[in-house]
Amino acid sequence: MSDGVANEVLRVAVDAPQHSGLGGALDYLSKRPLAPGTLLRVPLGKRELLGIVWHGAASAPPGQALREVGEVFDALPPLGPAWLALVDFAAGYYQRGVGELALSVLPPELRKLDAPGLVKRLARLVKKLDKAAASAPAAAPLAAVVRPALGPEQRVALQAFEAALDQPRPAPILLFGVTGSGKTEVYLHAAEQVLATGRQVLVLVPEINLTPQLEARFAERFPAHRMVSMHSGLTPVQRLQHWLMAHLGQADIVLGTRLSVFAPLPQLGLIVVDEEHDPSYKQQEGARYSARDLAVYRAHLERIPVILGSATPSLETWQRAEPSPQQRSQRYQRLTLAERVGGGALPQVRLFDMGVLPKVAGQSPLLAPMVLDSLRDRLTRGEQSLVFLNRRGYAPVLFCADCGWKSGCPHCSAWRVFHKGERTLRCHHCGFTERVPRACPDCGNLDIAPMGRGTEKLEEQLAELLPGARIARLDADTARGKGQLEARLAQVHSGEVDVLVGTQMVTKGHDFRRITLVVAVNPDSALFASDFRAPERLFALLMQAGGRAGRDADAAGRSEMWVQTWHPKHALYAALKTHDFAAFAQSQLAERRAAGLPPYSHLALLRAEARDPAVALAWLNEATALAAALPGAAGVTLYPPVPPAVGKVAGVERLQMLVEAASRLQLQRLLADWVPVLHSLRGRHKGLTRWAIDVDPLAI
DNA sequence: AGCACGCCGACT
DNA sequence: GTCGGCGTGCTC
Repeated sequence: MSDGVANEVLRVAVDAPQHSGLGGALDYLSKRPLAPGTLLRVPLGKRELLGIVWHGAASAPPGQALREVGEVFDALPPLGPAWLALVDFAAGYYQRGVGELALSVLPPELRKLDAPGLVKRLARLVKKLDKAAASAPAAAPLAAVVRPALGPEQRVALQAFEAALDQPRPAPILLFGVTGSGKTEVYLHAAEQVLATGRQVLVLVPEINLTPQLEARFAERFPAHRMVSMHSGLTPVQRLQHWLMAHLGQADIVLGTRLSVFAPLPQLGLIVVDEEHDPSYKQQEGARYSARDLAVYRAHLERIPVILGSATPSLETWQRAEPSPQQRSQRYQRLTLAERVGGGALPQVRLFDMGVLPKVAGQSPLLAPMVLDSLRDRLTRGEQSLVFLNRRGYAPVLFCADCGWKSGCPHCSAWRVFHKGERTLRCHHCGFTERVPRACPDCGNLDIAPMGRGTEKLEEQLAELLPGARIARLDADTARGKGQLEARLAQVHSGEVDVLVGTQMVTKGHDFRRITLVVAVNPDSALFASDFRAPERLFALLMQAGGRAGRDADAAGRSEMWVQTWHPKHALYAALKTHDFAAFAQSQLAERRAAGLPPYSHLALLRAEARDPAVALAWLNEATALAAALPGAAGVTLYPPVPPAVGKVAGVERLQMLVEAASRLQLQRLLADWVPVLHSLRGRHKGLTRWAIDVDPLAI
């Protein structure tokens, strides 16, 4: 067979960069037919790359001499048709090359292996699995697993899920449940049903930090099933092993961050997207995909249910779950969990109007007297408090009152933040750090002062205001080292901390039992941010922060959340006070509809970067002219280029332009014609560092 | 993106 | 003399 004639033409996806004009799969010759999804090595120029046999017809210009494929990784079953279809869709939708995307979601270690190497790895994996199976105690009897009884709402949700399982094409399910309402318990029961039929379950979580908790819950519930995690914190070899286990059907449960939406799962039966509103699901570089949206698409492809869980769903998801006569095919089924497990109540939300406080030396006090009293109450009762301020460092900027100098970053259009503890000025965008000057660098004035406050100062002032209290701070600065985050959280859990101060990091997912007070020190800035999604994020953040309090039913009655605000009448806070997400969503959606923003329109962002802003501008202007000439331009609006919130980062000027269409299809049509033209522009604009297209951008 | 080829300046 | 600077061009 080896001396046969290579006459089979194969399409192979390889990581040939898109701008090389080789965006699609490439054609090769093979002596034998190979199934789509087969991994192999192929020559490209002088290199040999990992490739995947793709589906579809040959694309090379006729008459082109085709090269022959190299080693075929026969030991590995081919990736399934649904996986190929998912990658095809994602590449098209987010305007990237199939090969580039396909290869970027495989474990990097795979590229380094040759066929015998892979065989060796597989043999080692099988040995390891056999050993684990032999040493494990005979599958724990199911009776030994504690399964808490479901509440009435959870039972209804589960019944709806079971009905969905019987559908030929189940609609996506929005599990809308307040914090502490037992969404996880519903995931577990749903997973149990699916696992019982021998199928696999994929669970997506927004962040690495949140995997251990959910992992523990699943491991405890399913001792007889094999679970693997997938996230960037794994070592390369672990990542390969877990990927192989998923692909070989050896792992029953895969739990991971956004990347795992591309895990090959031959027997996939259910996808769960926890905290579906979380912005972390959107990849922010390379192929800028939304793992949540792809999870929905994947479930549709595989005709399986997907559960999107959140206490504060994204407005896109919420809107699709609203009863409406139109767009039946897109509708989600909404299941609501309005009650907390164990009868716990949500904290009472109290707004404090900071406007009534007199200013001292031009500054408002950090904490309102009533808020301070609440903190002292908790201290005397031995309960814990969480104080949150979304700004790290000591002060966001240093200022000279004499000459007006401010601590700007020389490389970015941003201030350098004053970090008192380390005596530095540090730029949070490019990392540029200098020792704090003892005098104003412009005029020599010794009296340079911090303006505004961050968590570091908050911690310092709380220590003064609450003598004897044990205060801990949790933000990107204190959680930097390995294990630091875990160590601090453990301190809180064990009761060694009375007041936990931090950025939004403290609001996510951690199940603090003894917290009965949450304080949002200064959340107003998001109310008036230019980003149209800022209110949605703020609402989610505050709901989530409030959800940290009163998880212990005994203390739930006296748990409260204080919001210090200069705008106590704002509609967002009114909805927050009554924990009324539905009302908030309704008013936001009305605004979005009036303004023609998503989900009532579809957006893409074209970004350009150059050291000279004029270069980026010229490039975007030419891009605009090219788009206007395309047939797909009708009905699509191209807005003039503008700088993003932080225009210059690390010496590179950034500019972006918004592309808006009434329908997804219109937007996709234009992009499909436009992006190849943009690639062909390369070289014509000297000094353009890079450009990128972001479909469905999170922020504009 | 790699990795070539290609044509000009200071070094063992 | 050649080692190496990075401009430009190609890869099914």
